[in-house]
Amino acid sequence: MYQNDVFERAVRKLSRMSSLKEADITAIRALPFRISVAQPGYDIARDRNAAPECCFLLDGFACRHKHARDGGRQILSFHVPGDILDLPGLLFEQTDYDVETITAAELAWVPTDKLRRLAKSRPALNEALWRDTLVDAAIYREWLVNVGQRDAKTRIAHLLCEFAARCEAAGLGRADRFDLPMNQEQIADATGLTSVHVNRMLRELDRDGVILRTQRAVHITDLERMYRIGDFDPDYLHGA
Amino acid sequence: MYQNDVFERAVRKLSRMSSLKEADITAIRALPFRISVAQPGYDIARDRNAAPECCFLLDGFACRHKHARDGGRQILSFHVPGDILDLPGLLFEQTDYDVETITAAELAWVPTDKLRRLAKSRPALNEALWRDTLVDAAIYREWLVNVGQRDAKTRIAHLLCEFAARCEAAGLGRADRFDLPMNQEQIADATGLTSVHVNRMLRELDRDGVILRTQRAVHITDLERMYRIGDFDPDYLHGA
DNA sequence: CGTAGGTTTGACTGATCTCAAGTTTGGTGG
DNA sequence: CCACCAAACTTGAGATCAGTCAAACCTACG
Repeated sequence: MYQNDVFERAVRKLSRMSSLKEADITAIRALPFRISVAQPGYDIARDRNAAPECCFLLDGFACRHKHARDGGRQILSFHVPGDILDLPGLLFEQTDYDVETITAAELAWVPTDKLRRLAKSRPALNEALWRDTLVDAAIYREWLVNVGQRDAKTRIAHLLCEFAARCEAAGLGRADRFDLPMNQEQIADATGLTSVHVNRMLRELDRDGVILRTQRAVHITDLERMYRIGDFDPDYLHGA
Repeated sequence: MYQNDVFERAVRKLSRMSSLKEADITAIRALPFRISVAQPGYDIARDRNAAPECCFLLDGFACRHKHARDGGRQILSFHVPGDILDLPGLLFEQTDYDVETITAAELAWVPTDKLRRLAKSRPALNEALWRDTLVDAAIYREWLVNVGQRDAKTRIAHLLCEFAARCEAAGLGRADRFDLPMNQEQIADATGLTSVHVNRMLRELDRDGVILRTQRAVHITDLERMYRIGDFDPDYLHGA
């Protein structure tokens, strides 16, 4: 085993979506990094102002979000272990969104210029990272459709389907076998609804028999019907 | 002047946002292409199924859009001359959205593999194209905030501000000096509203004195106030 | 001069929000 | 082990923003 198996999940994700050579993988594993552990609700951006570092999510869950003037918060995406949380920072000085953990999480920080230089010298890695940002964009597009065109119940179902599909792709188990980590307010911020209304819709989904709510978590029980209710077709994820 | 000044606007946009060398620009101008002219409402994807080509918008306006199951259409972005309409196609076989002209338009089609090969051999161009897709993603993020968190009037104002800012950046004149080309239904599809409600909100913006409506077009008269009403801060455009 | 596409307006409906009061849960300190 | 607390979840009643339906009105264009 390598010392740097920290990057194993990220490598697995990039390899799944692009074709990396053995040398690319070795180079990623040789990247310098530091580890940190974060509590739920930890603001990741706060930690990277001084020394620009790029953040890999090793364990736990996180989200990107952004605020409107009136204070409303829009969650832009959820993230699972193996995701790189701030890739646009590779090419831009300033990011236009914030990143926050939604559970306890383990993070690896890599100096941005090191990663940038590696991407420049390794075309296959460059392409893999570019594809990663393109998949992010595809997810944003689908979320736009979700928030702009679907009713509350469909929106929430779609969100849960996507998250379950991505967890499964990340190797966290089968989509109908694990609890989803986000609370109702986070679901609300991601769908453009209020937590009160999310609560009512979850009750309906429960009554429909497609989810099971145990204390603070949601668990999908009938994935196939959930896909139908949520107007969900995983093609746009391109395997992410 | 070059024979291929077709790419002038695209080159200008890419140079504005990234640093291209003279050789990169020459290489772009040497790309093979064919020109076509499209009517308003022309479905661009229809034309590229057989021979995969990448589409540059030379003149006129276009939008990307995507449908939900119930038939609702979400416009994902508007495009101005100089924009490349389907860059994700450079790395993915399938696109997950459609592209349509919203006015009469002039298009240049470049064989995708030619452009792909050029990007691979020219790092600066590769980076410029990557940045272009990252700016697209930044715009999607802002639209998510717009549709998910802002009320109808603010949403519409924000949309108009962004479009005006991008037209100005593309060299089409000053933002408070030209008519916006989209109709009320297109504004509705872009903001997740109905055209009836868009109509009422435009009337209010008119009454507020920030826009002027002449027959079929909208014209911004008080840009500064419009920015405030629309909660608009152009930073996320990164100069696009 | 008729037609089609886009705009405008009014009356009514309804999905979602707001406000406000409980309830449950998990953690913490005594 | 229990008592307490904060955070999250639940529920109800009433308000509102935006949607629906339907009709009329432009205006460009053939």
